Amino acid sequence: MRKVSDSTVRRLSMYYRSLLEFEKKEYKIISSKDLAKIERLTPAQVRKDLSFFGTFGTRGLGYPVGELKEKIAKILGLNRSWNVALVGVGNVGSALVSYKEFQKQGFNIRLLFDDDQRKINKNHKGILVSDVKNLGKKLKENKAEMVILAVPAQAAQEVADQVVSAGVKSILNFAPVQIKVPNDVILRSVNMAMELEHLSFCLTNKGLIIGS
Amino acid sequence: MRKVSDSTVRRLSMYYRSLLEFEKKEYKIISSKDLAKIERLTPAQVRKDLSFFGTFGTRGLGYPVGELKEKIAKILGLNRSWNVALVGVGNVGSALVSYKEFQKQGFNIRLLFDDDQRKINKNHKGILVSDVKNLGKKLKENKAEMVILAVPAQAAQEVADQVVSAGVKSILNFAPVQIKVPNDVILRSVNMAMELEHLSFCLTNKGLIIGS
DNA sequence: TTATAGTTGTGAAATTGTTCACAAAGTCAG
DNA sequence: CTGACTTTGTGAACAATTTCACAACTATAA
Repeated sequence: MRKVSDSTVRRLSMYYRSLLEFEKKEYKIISSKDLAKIERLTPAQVRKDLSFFGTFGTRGLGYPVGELKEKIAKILGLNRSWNVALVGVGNVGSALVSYKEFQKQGFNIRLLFDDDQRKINKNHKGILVSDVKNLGKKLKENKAEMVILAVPAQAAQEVADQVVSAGVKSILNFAPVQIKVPNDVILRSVNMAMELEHLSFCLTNKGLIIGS
Repeated sequence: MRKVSDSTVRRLSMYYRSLLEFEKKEYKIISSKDLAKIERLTPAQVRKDLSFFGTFGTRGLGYPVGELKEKIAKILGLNRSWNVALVGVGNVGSALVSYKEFQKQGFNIRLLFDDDQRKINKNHKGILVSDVKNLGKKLKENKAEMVILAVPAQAAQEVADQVVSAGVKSILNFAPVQIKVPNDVILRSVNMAMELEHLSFCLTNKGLIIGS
């Protein structure tokens, strides 16, 4: 398999979501054109993306909705459940625990950690909050596969280091800071301020972008 | 000005954050090499990004920290404050209202909307929650410049349409759905499930990526 | 003043990602 | 079965982005 670009993976997620919709509407077959229109892409892009992983369609007809959905689920690793831990039960962390979309896709947040004594050993939305001091031990015991970091910026690197030491190979970071992990650990970051900054950049430089 | 890529804008945000740190540590001068190391980029990339907007450095020396920070702030539109409205005071919306990073960068959330009678006309973290029925009117009255959508997927497009009608030109969407807006409206989306899916993709396909 | 070391700014080259264009393969009506 | 039509899968062309490589410039030490 060739190297797959980040953009391709992101688009696969989009296709997956669209296919769920089409399935709900009882569509049986869908063309790359239809799929492209929804996502505002070109049909060629859709076909190219899918062709990285195999041939799923029928020439002259299109792609079978249910089957393609299953295939993409398998590619994305959504045909199973994942054992997820979350560190930092603050505003963001709390919102993520309740985020329905995660459960739906098989991302089960079963472990919560915080350093605030008022939260530790209490239930939070049905899950016991553990002391972050026991992070490494509990991650191993419970075989956590992914960790979501929702801690303040200044704590992020330290917590990440502990997560890495515990052998967890993937981290989703919500702290607005660049953290460092070894090459074999997958790290993705969501920085919400950065997104607003992008808006403010576009508003500020409107017209300049295209103009000479 | 040539077309600036999304990646460049994202990196400018990163540079800005790094520069704040360097300023705090009282660095006066910084080289593209230093900046690159922090962000795990190449020095050439840093210089190229900056050169889109002018020449900020001194050959043989580097970039003046404070001055470069100010210049980037201006480019990103962070040298002013923005009037932001948020629709959907649920888990995610609530977290965003409390998100300190936004205030710091001048993104002031001053208007909240919801459709839940139990929330309407109540204070939420110091801000009155308005009925989403009055969305358009209030956005205009208060000259909102950006709107954050933190509503359920099925409501997102309808709310977005109202926002567009009210003349707001930029939207940050947190609903896990692709929404459509006219070309002159800037839309960015944050899909948290998509990020976890990316992790699960990488874990699932580990080894396959590089292997033939 | 001159030599040395360091760093920017930027065309050119290399790489990566997207779109085009069309053969191959299928559908479907008659 | 045939012919008109549709859509996939993919190599090749094209476009965008990143990296390279080096001239131009600055600081500093002798």
